[in-house]
Amino acid sequence: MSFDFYKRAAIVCRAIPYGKAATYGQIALLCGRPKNARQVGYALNRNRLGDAIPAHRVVNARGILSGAAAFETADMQKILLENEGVKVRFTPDGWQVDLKKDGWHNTMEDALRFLEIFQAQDI
DNA sequence: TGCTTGACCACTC
DNA sequence: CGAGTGGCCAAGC
Repeated sequence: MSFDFYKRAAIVCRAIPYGKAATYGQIALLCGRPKNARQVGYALNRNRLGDAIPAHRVVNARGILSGAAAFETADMQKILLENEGVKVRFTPDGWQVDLKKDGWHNTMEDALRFLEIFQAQDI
């Protein structure tokens, strides 16, 4: 049995529904490593997960857009989210989405389903 | 090997 | 509540 955090993270990120936002910690949890939130950010920053990753749907635990330089322009992430119908508002800390409304709310079944997929693919 | 860094997070006053 | 603090863990030098 092996464990490839990046492959797992790529699968989870691609599963974030259109029009929803997920948090770094949430992705780490679904990957089976609850404490690896920082690594999720690291992976996205270096584009380590491959192509076709909806990185704009990933925000921090408070719903703040990291706005990191992986996007071509500073407000690219905000624009992509708004195009999907997600409301983004300005706060002193930065652009923020309402996780209560537009957050990706997982069930325990979701988590278990991902773990099955990882086990089946030995990643 | 050891030390620094980072698109993070939870807890405590 | 808000700021401060400490924990976390892989990468890269």
